[in-house]
Parts: sequence; C-alpha cells; structure tokens
Amino acid sequence: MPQPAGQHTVRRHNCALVLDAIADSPGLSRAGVAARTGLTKATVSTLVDRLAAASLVREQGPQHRAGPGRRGTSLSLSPEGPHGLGVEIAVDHVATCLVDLTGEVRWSAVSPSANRAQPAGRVLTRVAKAVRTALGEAAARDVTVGGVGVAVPGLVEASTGLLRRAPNLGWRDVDVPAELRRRTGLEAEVLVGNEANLAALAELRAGGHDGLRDFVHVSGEIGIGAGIVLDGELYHGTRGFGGELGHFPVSSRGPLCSCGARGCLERLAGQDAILGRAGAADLPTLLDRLEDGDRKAAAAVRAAARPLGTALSSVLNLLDVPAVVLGGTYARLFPWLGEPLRAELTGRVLSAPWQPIGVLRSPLGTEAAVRGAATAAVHTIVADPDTFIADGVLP
Amino acid sequence: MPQPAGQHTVRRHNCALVLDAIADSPGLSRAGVAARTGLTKATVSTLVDRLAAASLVREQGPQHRAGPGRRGTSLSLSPEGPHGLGVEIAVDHVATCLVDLTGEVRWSAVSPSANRAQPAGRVLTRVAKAVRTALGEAAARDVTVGGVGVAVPGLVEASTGLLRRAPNLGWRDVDVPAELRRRTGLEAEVLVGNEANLAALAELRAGGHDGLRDFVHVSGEIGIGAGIVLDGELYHGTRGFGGELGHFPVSSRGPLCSCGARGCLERLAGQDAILGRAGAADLPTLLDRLEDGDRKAAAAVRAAARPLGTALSSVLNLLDVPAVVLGGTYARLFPWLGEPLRAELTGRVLSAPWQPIGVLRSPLGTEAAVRGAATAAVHTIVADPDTFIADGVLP
DNA sequence: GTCGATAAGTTCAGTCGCCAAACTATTGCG
DNA sequence: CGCAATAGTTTGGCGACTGAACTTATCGAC
Repeated sequence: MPQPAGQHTVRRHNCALVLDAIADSPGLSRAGVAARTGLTKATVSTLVDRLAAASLVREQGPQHRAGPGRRGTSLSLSPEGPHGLGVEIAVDHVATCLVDLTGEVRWSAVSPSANRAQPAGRVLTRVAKAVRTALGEAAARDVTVGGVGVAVPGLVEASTGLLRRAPNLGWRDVDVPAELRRRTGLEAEVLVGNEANLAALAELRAGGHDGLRDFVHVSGEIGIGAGIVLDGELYHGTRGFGGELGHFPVSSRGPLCSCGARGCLERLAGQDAILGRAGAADLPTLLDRLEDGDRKAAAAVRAAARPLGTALSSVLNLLDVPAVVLGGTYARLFPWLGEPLRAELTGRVLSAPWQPIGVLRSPLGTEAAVRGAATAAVHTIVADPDTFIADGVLP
Repeated sequence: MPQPAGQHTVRRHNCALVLDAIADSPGLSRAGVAARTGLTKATVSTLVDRLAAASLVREQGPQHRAGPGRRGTSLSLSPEGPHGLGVEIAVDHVATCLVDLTGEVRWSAVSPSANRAQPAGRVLTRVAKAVRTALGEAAARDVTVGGVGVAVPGLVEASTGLLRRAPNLGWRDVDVPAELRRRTGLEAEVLVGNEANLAALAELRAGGHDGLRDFVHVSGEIGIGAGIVLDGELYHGTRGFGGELGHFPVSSRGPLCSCGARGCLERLAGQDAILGRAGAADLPTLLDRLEDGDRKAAAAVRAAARPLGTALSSVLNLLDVPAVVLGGTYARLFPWLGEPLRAELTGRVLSAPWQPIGVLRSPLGTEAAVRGAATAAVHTIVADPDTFIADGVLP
C-alpha cells in the first residue's frame, strides 16, 4: 500500500540524495554536493552532519584546487562505517566476505563444504559458524555489521524470503534468514537472494562498467544463471523468481533436459555442452587448447554462441536492454565467445541496426555472488541512510 | 538526474495519493480517504478542496449508511474534468476517442484510411483532421483536453518520442508529436507509444482484471504484439522498444520470416498461420467453423498454442510474471486457445507447480490501443494531479 | 421531542525540514 | 594589505502535515 509523505519523507529522500552524490564522486565538498543535487548549502550541511554522526560519511583534509577561495573539505563514504556481510551457500563451498560502504571487499573467506544433498539444518549450522567467524572479524576491526546478504542457488520468494526450491542442494521451503538468526543470535537484517541475481548486482556496483544501468548478466556455470538489471536496479519479478534463462527453449529437437523439455539453453550452451563438443575433460584443459589455437576447441565455443545468441536476442528484444555482461565460465571464454555472440545478437535484435549492442566481459571472478550478497546488504543502508540512522541510533 | 525534495514534493505525493484512493473506490468520503491513506482528516480536506477546485474531483450528495453519525460527502473523479484524447494510426484506419478521468470512453470515431506505404506527411494531415474533430467534440461538451496519446504500429524511442521504424507503414524517424502539434496548433502534451504496449495499458486500467498488476498482454493481429505490465506500470525498456515478441525464435527450422530468421513466433502462431492450417479464408470463417465443432479448425488453433506457449513460458520464466492476457485475435479464439495454452505454460514455467498461472481473456476489442493511448494521456494527470494543477491554473 | 452517542468535517496552534540571504572563514592575487 | 572568490554557518521565514479541540449532522432511545 502506498504511504503518506511528510517532512520526514523529504529528509529521507534528500539524505539518500546527498549520500548518493558523495558515493558517486568521492572527495566532493559540501558546496559541490549542493551544486550537484540542487539542494542549498545550508541543507547539505545539516544532512552531511547527520551522516557523519552515524559514521557513514568521513571528512578528509581540504581539497586541492587552483585559483582563489577557501578550500572545501573532502567528503567520502566512511571505510569505518557499517559493513555488509555476504554469504554464499554453493554446492561445494561456503564463502563469506565483508565489504565496506564503498563496496570494497575488506575481508573474505571460503571453506569447502560438500553441501549437495545434505540436510539443510546441517549445512546451515556450518554456515552459521562461517558467519560467526565473519562477525568476529568485524568486531576485531571495530566495525559494525549493518546487514547480511545470503546468496543461494535456487528460487527465493521475495515476499517471504523463503528459499522455495534449490534443486542442486535438494532443499525445499527453507527459511534461511530465520535459521541463520536463530543459530547466530544475529540482530542485523538478513536478506536472501538468488545467486545469479546477486552476481548481476555485484556487476552493477563493482563491475566498473561505467554508467551502465541496464543489462543482462549471464553466468555460465554448471547451469546458466541470469540476472536482469533495469534502470540501476536488480529486477527480480513479482515473486522473486525472475531471471531464469537456463531453460530457454532454443531448439525444438535438442537433447532432453532434466526439466522435462527439449532443447533447453543449458543443454546446448552450458559448460558441459561446450566441453563435450570440444572433447576436453575440464575447463582448464579447454582454455589451454584455446590458447594454443586448437580449431576444434574454438569451434565448440563458437557453436555455443548460436543458441546463447538466440536466447539472449529474445531477452533483448523483450526488455530492450542495450548490453549483455558475460560472467562465470563465459567470462573466461570471452576472447573466443564474445565476437561470435555479438554477431549473433546484432543479426537478431531489432534495434541493433541503429543501436549497437554491448557485449561485455565481467571482471569479477567466481566471487561475484558473495560480493553481490554483501553489496546488497550495504546498499539497503546507502539507499536509505536516514532510516538506518533513525532505526540504529535512537531506539 | 535525481531531484531534491521539498514541501511541494510532499504535497504532490499526497495529492496523488488522495486522488488515487478516490479513483480506486469512488464514493469514498474525506474521512474514508483519510483512513485509507493514513493522512489526517485535516490534510485530506485541504487536498480534496484543491482537487475539486481544478474539477478533478466531484462532490456528490451524502453517503447512505446505517447507524448514527453525520453522513460523509461522496467523492469521485469528475466526469467534467480534463479528458484524454486517444489516437490510433493503424494500417487501414485512423481511430480517435475521448475518455474522461475514470477511463470511461465518452466519444469515439474511426475513419478508414489506407495508410500503408503512404508518405507520413499525407497520413498525418488526415490524422490532424481527425484530432481537430475530436477537439471540436470536446469543446462542444465543454471539457478541456488534458493530454493526447497516439498509438502507432512501430518502435517508438522513449527519450525523444520519435517513431523510429514502422515497417507496416513504411515510416522511419517521424516526429509524430511535433508534426501533429504543427498541424493542429495543439497545446496539450502529446505522447506516442507502441500500439501493443498501449493496448496492454488499456487492459491494465480498463480490463477489469481486478488487482492484476503484473501480466503480459499478447495481441495476435497481423503480427504478434506484446506489452509487459510490471507492478502496475507499463514496462517499455531503456529506449522504449520493449515488448517485442513476434520474432521470438520458437523453432530452429520453421518458415523463413521477413526479419531474416527462421521459426519466428509470428510465422507459427500468427493469425495467418492459424488460418492457413485451418484452411479458412478469414477470421469470421474460422470462428464459424470452430463454433460448429470443426475438428480441423480446432486442431489448427491448438497447434498455435504450442509455439505460443513456448515463447510465453520463456517470458514468464524470465520476468516471473503470474499471468498472460490474450487480446486481439487471440481473445476471440480464447475458448479454443485458452486451455491448451494454459497446459503448455503449466508444463514449462518453473514456478507453475506451486504458483498457478493465469491465462485471461481480454474483454476489450480492437479498440484497446486507442483506448490505451487516451488512458495514458489522462493517467499522466491522475498520477500527478498537483503538477497538472500548478501548470494548468497558475501560469 | 429532546438528549446523548457517533461520525464527518473544519479550525488553529505547533512542529519540522527546506530555502534565501546574510554572515563568517579561508585562500590567491595584485 | 585589500579585494575577489569560494566554503561553510547562522537565522528568520515559509509551507505542509499533525493533533486536538470544535462545529455540524444524524440516529436512536427514553
């Protein structure tokens, strides 16, 4: 239901506006923020003081600039501010990390853990231990943890936070936040998200694709996961199940898939399909051969570009998104996959003739999902600092 | 760029909130609006007075209710308020209509016009004439025209309002609003949109699908157009080209399409494909045969459900949207198409097992697009009445 | 019929956040 | 040293919402 607005709403909005400006160009002065946001210097001063009191913003020495006039004090997101704690529950490991407000990773850890087909309770106990370690690390650095994000390989229902299905883990209807809170005594917010979606979020905030606010992130791993970013926000659909791309039907008579259909993208352009066609045992082998100029290997990668391009062109036509970011395995295959894919897309996307399509490589490695989870946690603070301050300081 | 907020922002927000509450349940009293929105009675009174002064809201006699206490005055959207003027430029006709704030059609007209492959200028002169007629009609009814919406069969660039491509008209890069304003001396806002997208918008606001805020609207006509509604808003993509579904690749070896690819949805599930497979010359013939229980005709419709289901399941998996609304030709074929399509979708959408998918029939006829255009025009007023009042009354 | 209970709507002082403008502080340059 | 330019603070005022008291209207019971 829509909420009524009052003066507090105004302050909330402007507080976020100011913090966003500072996050966007660190080193800005109060006057600079005022010029950029359209607020007056007086208002900016008040709001910056508030943000600094909550240690979200840090004042640094005076700016360096030529010409006359007093120097402004540089403002930037405080590295001592609240941190985000990211957790990834994967099939074969549990990863954790701490990021500061700027999105910088300040600490991270990975512990191997055979989670496939384990009871959820046992795995979550292990996860809780990893979380406690991370919390200890945060305490040692004397920073508070402002929020926790958990990336899981499955369908997460947005309204409840329930993990509805996780085929690779064999889980159903697990309330990850509640379980985790119960096992750790955690007080901060815990949010859960699909691993591929959170990886896309990491790409948005830390991928370095300057100004790119709309794209589809595709990460080829065992399956094919996708995350859709629209207008600088992760799109996750009515219930949170958005972005499923792996079972896109690209061929009416392809191999049978575990989902029951034929010709799913996953079966035709997934890692296993490429390895199989190239006759390589694993990814390192394939990469070695590609580096050596092996024709068969290159052909196998090019062959994957076709179904991938077919599926992605549909997505691009549907959503009118101007770019695709390739992550996971695809990022490593980028030198061989990028061009064929671009060609495929250019031929199929209706707006391509006058609006070229970006095919970009993800600079983030396999840690994209954890990072996305942690970033999502801090982002709730950065996106609405005033609420965070009001909730965290007064009561 | 994000805008700073001030008191005026608060009023704008709350003004819209109040009007929305009234639009949502006509007959509400000031006290009722207060209870519903969370604002105080005092605030609601002030805002309602403002809205009534601009004749957006009308006071009607006292409410009827049992029990003691003073009766409230019923409030509803004023039918004498500003109207929206909708225009549809189709291949073989130009349609216009006037709708009031409630979305009710108050007047409409269609004039046949062979627009295919005509120079844009000549067609627009004809369109301008139709618009002037509509403006005259509005003047005769003593209502102002608050905005004009134009539906066109092509790709419209959102940032500029330019019609980039209209294959069926043979147009390229036409500035419809400017041309129309020049030919009519119109002062109101003119917005342009893709015909399928606007039809989806009409479905949202006037389709009577109570509370449905997320769906994909598919209208089978000569081509196949789609409109995506997310969270009660039309989604049109980064540049406005979103919702293209006609060239979804559903078969690797289907018939060649004009777009250069093979197996496009349009070729496999479009009206012509169905008619061809049924051996019917036109739609009325097909419908007659279906009514008579003709097996071949029914089989032809069922055959179209497969590719349509394949494409739509991809869309539903990608966007996590819970419902599909069938319009245009598909609405008329609904009794024969609905069930097979539902079955197809239920089998392919990942969340279907625990979240049933709605397959709904559009109650709007071929006039959905004009209506959507007109509705879009009034909606800019209803969505932000305060700005409309400030812009329209003071200067 | 009158009175009390109940609900709708209005009035008014109070609060809060933003704004404009004046003011102080700092720096380079002639 | 004084002036111009820029950063940041102080202050009075304004607009929009709130809460509470007040007025208006209606029913039902005695």
